[in-house]
Amino acid sequence: MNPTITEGSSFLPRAALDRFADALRRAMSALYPGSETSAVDFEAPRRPEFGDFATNAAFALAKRVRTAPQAVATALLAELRKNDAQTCRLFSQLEATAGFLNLRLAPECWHAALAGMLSDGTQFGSARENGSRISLEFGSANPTGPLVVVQGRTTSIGQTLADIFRFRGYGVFTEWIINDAGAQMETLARSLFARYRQIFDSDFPLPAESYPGEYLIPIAQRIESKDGRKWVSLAESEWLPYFTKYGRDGIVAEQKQVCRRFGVHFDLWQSEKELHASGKVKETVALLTEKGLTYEQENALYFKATQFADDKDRVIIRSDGRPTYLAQDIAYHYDKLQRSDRVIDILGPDHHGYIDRLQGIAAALGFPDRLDVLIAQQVTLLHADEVVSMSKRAGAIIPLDEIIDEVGVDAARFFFIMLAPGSPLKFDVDLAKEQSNDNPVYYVQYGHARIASVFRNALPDDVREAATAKTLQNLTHAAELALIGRLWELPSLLDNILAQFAPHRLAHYARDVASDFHQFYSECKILTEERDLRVARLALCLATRSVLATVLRLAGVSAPETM
RNA sequence: GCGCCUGUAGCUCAGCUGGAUAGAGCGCUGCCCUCCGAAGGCAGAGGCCGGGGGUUCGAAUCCCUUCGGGCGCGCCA
Repeated sequence: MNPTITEGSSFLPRAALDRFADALRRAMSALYPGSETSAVDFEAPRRPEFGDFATNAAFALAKRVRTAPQAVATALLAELRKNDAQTCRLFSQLEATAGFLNLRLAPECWHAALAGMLSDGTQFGSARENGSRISLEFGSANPTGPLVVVQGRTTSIGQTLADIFRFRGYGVFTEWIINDAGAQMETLARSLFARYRQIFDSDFPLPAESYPGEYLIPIAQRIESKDGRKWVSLAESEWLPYFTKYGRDGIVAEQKQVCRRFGVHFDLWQSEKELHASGKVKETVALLTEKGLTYEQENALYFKATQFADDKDRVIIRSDGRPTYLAQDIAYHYDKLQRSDRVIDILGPDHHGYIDRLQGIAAALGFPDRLDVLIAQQVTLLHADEVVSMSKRAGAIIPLDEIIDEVGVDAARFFFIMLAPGSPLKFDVDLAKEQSNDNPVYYVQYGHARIASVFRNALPDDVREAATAKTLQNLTHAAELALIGRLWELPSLLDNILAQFAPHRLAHYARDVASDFHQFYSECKILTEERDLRVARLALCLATRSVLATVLRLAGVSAPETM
């Protein structure tokens, strides 16, 4: 073996690629002076026989030097082989095909990568704290009814992003805003009062404007069992504050309960009403006025949103003096922007038109690049291949709680992040609750359970030794190297998910890891007679189990030992 | 009318900053358990990437246009 490449870290895939990039730039400089400044990027080739990585550096050059890409690629590779033979030994395959330079890492590099994963243990894929503070708001709902499917989606996406941010070293603060101000709260109170009266008089009508869902009945019953008929004959002005608060608190408590059950946690449940009471709304409005970003018209105060790419100016104080929802949101975002390096809002599909306004707010407050707004598209429920329609106004709602009852937390969390947030989601309830191989959740969990089973069958001494395996060079099978390569992707995948708000890639990656493992499992007998090979394969299982456990945890799904 | 999202295999969807013969799961047709968990593996059929233009060495991806689906355009929250 070549002495220059036996020194530990230069074996690692990243180091090998960096060395190749340097060597390639030297070759470019020698053959086509001046061209070495262009970046050398690596991508995953389309087909496995092309190797582990490919670079398209020759394409950009081809245009410059008016030569066919394939000829450029061939020339570069010949030059590189001539002058950088050491670097070439880090690769078991180096080819110029169709203009691409295709690379396959030497097995030693993958062994070094695996050794690194084993020493990282369950921390593999994490990153050190980077000091950056992120505020993540998601789920937020009106406290007028139970959480429904779309909140299942926004909370699943938000919680998974939050957990990945944290795993990658960010300081994360998650928040939920309770929209407990405004006329809707009186509607809630009147609806609740009607439900209360119905306990004594079943003919008592719901008000014209109401939340007709039956979810208010148990709350009304609690009032009745506490206070009896106390409120029946009182005037509205007497009971309204009580029923508002009782209804609001009862529903928020239920929403918190569902979140807890769903594995979703918020560091702050921010009440809109409190925001007003604290004076922050007034202060922020004053600040905007100081900056000359407001004007009065017909007794109302407008925010000059059009100066910040919104399509019209927006009222923040109504002509009767009451602040609008936007005024509250400006104050809330000002607060978040000041205490965070980045602010992310994950909103439902009915908030499209609100993005420009929020971005305008951030810019007006002096933080033009700190806010990201992510929209999760709508969710439709499928039952027996039929769309289940829902309407909150008609009272025909299916609470998130019921869906969790039916399919379980694991399947629900996985299904909700499985699609790109921008794609409308058809949630197939029957598929999600099916405990079969049709269900992608079980496929991944099965991979984890299968590994656990292997460890139950293995000799304890072997397992101990696997954690610091010295025999990794025995891993030479294509399925083994492919699996290591897949595991190795984890850190960069997580950063990619964060950079592009693409949590669905976590679900797809989980499936890919499981798939590569199952293939390895069926092609390579783990508990073989040869001890060194056996220990090396157990080491690979150890790393795979760790990655599956990490990915499932980040997705909010359990990683079972048996199923 | 304006704005945002969306249209890829029979179905549900991937396709990251434009890159090689467009991928996966389900479904369909075969095959593989004397062997660590078959909730698994292997192979096959199935696509003018909604239509039409353009940009360039190269487009599912970028631009324009057109058609279909969803959602927004309040002194509601």
